[in-house]
Amino acid sequence: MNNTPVTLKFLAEKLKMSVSTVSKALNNYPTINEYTKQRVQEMARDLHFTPNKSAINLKEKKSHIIGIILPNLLDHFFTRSIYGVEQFATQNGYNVIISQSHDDLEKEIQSANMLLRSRVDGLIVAISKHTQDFAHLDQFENMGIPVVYYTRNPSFNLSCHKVLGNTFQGCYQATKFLIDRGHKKIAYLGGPKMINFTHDRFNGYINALKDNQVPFSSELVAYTDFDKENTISAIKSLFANPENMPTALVAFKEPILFDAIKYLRSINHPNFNKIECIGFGNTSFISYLDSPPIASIEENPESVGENAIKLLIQLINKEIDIHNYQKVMVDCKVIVHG
Amino acid sequence: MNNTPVTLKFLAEKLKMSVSTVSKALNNYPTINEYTKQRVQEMARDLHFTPNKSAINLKEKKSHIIGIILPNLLDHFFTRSIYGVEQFATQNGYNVIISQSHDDLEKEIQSANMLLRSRVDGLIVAISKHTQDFAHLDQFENMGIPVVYYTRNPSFNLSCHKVLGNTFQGCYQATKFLIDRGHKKIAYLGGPKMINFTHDRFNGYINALKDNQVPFSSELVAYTDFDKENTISAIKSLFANPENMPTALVAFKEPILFDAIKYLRSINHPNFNKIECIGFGNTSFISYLDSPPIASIEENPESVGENAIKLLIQLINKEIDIHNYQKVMVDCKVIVHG
DNA sequence: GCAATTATTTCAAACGTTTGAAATGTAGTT
DNA sequence: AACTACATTTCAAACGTTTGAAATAATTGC
Repeated sequence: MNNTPVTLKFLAEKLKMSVSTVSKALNNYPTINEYTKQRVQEMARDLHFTPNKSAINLKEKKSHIIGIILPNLLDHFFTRSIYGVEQFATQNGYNVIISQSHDDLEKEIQSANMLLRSRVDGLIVAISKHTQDFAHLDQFENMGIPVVYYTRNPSFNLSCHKVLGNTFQGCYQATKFLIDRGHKKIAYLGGPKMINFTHDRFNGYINALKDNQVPFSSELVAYTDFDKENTISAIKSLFANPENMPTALVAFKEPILFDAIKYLRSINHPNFNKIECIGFGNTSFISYLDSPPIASIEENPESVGENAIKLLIQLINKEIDIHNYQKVMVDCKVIVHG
Repeated sequence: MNNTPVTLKFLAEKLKMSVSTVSKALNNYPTINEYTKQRVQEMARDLHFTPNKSAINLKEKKSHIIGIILPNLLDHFFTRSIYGVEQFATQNGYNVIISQSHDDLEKEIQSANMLLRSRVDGLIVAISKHTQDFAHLDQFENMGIPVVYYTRNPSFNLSCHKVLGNTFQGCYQATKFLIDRGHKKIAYLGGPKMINFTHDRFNGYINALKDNQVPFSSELVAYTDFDKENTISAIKSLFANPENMPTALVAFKEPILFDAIKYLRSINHPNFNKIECIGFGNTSFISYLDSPPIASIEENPESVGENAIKLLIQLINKEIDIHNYQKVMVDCKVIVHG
């Protein structure tokens, strides 16, 4: 129950020296006498002096806070990406405030305003599904605070910094992987067409086919959103033609893939154990499935996060000009299970 | 590209009035003339004035930040609990800084020190597996900053505020649920004995048996940690005696249960589809399993988080004395699937 | 028309740091 | 002894806000 908070002034009084000497001693200024430094540091330790960040922030015009806005924390992609951000942020003396938009534009705007008031030194953001207008995010750049968009980003907007998973390359690799295992009939189960990288993934698939002389068949392509019913009807259409039966499947995202596998299993599809599946995600849960996918497309979220924070810190330090818009792509990797 | 930041002083100069008038106008002081208020607020809006939180914090001796330390964000229990915290914190004007310890004591200490420097107004913490010494957390209370321990907590330490899942009640209900479905041979697969609530859960199990006149058999109890091999050997021991074959299973946590189910399925256990399972967790993933558990013990993490933040805010506001240690229990609920 | 109110605005200090400039102290040189 | 040259410490302003007290302006009553 220290009633008087332990401040520099308090230490100074105890030690009968000036506040600035104490400050400089603690910050290891070369002009301060060694013995003085020792005395100060010892006293600071004994009295559990903890510098007041608000005061420092005010003086330095820096909050040492990085804001992150993302849709939610239930998707392991995002929580894993946070890990990458946190690591590097902490190393560089930044704290991280995470704010979930729950894919709600109104909440995203609130989060943005809150982080603006907190005078974050930089912002990393994965926009909500419904973000069309960027005024709430543009505020930051207008105040000179750099913003890095990651994963989800305004595809039409070129004037922003982006760090993205290389979803084209991931889907290409996955398709190539299946081709190399001898598959000729590879189905593609795509995601919602509104999501900006849906198209990139499809291109990865189709380019892999083309580059390896595997004929493309539009019967083997279907789209779904995250709704189970939709996924099932998409799957039905993929496996509709007995003349053109897929032996492998590339899926937009693992939960969708799991629904697909489950359905195929439930109908006792004749070739079920010949079908090899692969999807974006690499969920830790895979080991609990009875019929796991043969491989996963690992999106390396930690690396996406790390690239985002690295870019952001360069922008904060003005090593890169805030208007010299950067685009970083993080490659995916096919992980074979079992 | 505003070179001069928009501060109260800046507004004051523009409006040719004093800084304090501007401040009071923005804070809607009754002594300020209505017309003046209008002018100030308009100007503030037009120039996108955003109050500097560091300055306010310094003045008010409050950071408006709540710190959370938890083991990791990959466990949905924790991410869901954050949701509960965030909601109520935001409503009360607090930001939340989340820090992961990754179950590493060293990281936990670092996080604690970082949050202390940030002068959080309160701390919510789920301690790491290895936390025995609490010096780094006691610092907060010594500075008058309230700490609420949640979920994971120092069981031997009575002198702290706690919010816990009522894990006894949850396990009791689950066992009761299985008894009500006619089971007489209910196996119990417990978790690591070091974890403080392992014992409570076992007690819930055993009390439910006793209260319903179901005989207890020590053959039907085994323990495992989160290691798959251990789980399998535990399961083997539970199903070892043909004379005493379980028809139902209560498991400490869902991932453990999933391993168990998978194993039983893989060995084609004769009674496999008669065995009814239930575990703590209620993972959204359950729908993807081919042989899902019949029910889950929902721990209501959002509610745990909400209770923690509510208690913390009462402590911050001194509605409850910091030394009047509180213990809040949050009930579990059995959720039947399908 | 002047004091007495009341309404409104401004002053000034404070919150806890940092930091360049100024002041003081201590040797070393001549 | 006087001077220079360092070494070390202190001064004082600043960061952007809040807030009680003091000052000023406007209104009322007589």
